[in-house]
Amino acid sequence: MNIGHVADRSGLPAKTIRYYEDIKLIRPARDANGYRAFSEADLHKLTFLSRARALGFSIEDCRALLALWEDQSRASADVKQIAGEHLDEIDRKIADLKAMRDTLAGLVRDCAGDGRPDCPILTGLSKPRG
Amino acid sequence: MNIGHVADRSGLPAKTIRYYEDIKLIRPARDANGYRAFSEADLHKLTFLSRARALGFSIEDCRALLALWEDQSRASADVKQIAGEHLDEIDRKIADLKAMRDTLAGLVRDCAGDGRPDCPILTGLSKPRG
DNA sequence: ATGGGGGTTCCATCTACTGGAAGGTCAAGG
DNA sequence: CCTTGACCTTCCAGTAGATGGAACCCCCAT
Repeated sequence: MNIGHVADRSGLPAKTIRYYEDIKLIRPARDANGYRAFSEADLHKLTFLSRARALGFSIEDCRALLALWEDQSRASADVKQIAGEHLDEIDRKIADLKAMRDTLAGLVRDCAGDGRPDCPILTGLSKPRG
Repeated sequence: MNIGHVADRSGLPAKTIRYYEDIKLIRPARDANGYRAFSEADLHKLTFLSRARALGFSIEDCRALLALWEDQSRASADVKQIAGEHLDEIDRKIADLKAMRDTLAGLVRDCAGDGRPDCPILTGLSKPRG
């Protein structure tokens, strides 16, 4: 399989796939003409990367997960731990964003949004330690 | 005021303040010895930047908001529009993270998390278009 | 042979900082 | 007067995770 094909099938742009090879997440073989020759296993990994990245796992998380994936003797507990930590992190991010959202929504709500220059958004944002 | 002082008062690291000068968000005066001399207005702007960044506004959003702030004749509607767009973006991010969270939570829940190698997290992530 | 749609490499750019080296300035203490 | 240490300065490099573009190669159909 050439890069365009695995790009379509994995959902990752070709550029990104080359980048993933560059940082050694994948090591596709090469044809005689220099083209990358992707195996089914490569495609699986790329699909995995596409989904894991979409779920917010960092590249280094993905590297660890791929290593576990390739390790026949790994324990599912190891995988569950990484995923669990990431889940906690997502929960923290959601909580942070919600707090952000509420603060901002309050400012927007209080702003007249008309032609006058007074704006609680700007004054609210410049208050120290609000 | 020297940079350390405004750093303490605005909550931004000195490094970040120098960076903000570099990208022309602020233009502090200079003392004879070359030290940056911050005015109260500079401090207000930095405090604004600190809070706006914490609320997830991009640097370019901040630049636009600062320009509006300095513009005596701006309409609050202009400010409200920027803030409103950002609010929508935050809502989208929260929704994305929640979807992520639910998918990941499902995988984590289904994983035995013991010494056996079977792990629904890994198999789940490698399924195409799941 | 030529045109188009692949593929290849390498280098630059993006966001928003952060770290570190090398050195100038200033106030206090001996 | 000298040193110490906290502060300040500039500049250069690096981070994550790609992405854009230039310049070039390869292969197939017309």
